[in-house]
Amino acid sequence: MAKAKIDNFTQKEIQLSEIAKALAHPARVRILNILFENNVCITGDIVDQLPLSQSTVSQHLIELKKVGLIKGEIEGQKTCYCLDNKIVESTKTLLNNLFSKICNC
Amino acid sequence: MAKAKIDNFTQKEIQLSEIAKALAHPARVRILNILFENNVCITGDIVDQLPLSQSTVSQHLIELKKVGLIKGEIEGQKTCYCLDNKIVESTKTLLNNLFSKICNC
DNA sequence: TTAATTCATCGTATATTTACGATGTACGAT
DNA sequence: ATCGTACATCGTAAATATACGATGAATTAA
Repeated sequence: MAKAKIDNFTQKEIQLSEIAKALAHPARVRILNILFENNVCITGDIVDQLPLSQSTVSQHLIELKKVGLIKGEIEGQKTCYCLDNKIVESTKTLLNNLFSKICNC
Repeated sequence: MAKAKIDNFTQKEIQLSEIAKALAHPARVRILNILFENNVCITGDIVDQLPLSQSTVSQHLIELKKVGLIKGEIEGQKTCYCLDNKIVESTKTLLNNLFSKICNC
């Protein structure tokens, strides 16, 4: 069984692990960075900045969308991606909750 | 090919994605939380607080150790785990570098 | 010395992830 | 209506991750 025994974990643990999983690939880290810097990007521009095929990048975009970190909007034949600031903020909070516990150093 | 084409990404992208991967499972999130709260724990105590078998928990501990977030020290027949504050700090920095870019909201 | 404890590691089954080419779908241009 | 562009989705192969029981190694207890 490769599936985590999700039932036995708290919602917060699952939530954080899912966000982390979304960040757990350098391509997705780069995509987020691109969006942080550009605010909005069409798929093609993102593909151009990654060493991966169009279909693979598309998959990564979908994974980021699945956890809510980004959202895509179809505009004609293109798709515009941007960060979802609300989720980005709550992600920051989740991460801070975990890592701020050690501020005694 | 399931392996990321690691050569084509920057060291920072890879580093962040590896840390994120370490957080990408609720069991490992819980382990970190346990260590944040207890400072030091032997394996058995950690196993008791997780809904997984001893061998599986051991695997998760090793993964956390691999990225440096925790370190283990053998004491007699037990192993004491604790956070590695240096890596925890640099992780916080990495995450802040990514997420602080959006402070305009 | 023998037995029990503690924990890592091995072997293995299954699920998931990653990647790409090919195909499908929708829009815009001609 | 036809063609090109942009992008998602499908099919598929191979690598990784997850999980557990069984086993091994080291330490402590009897």
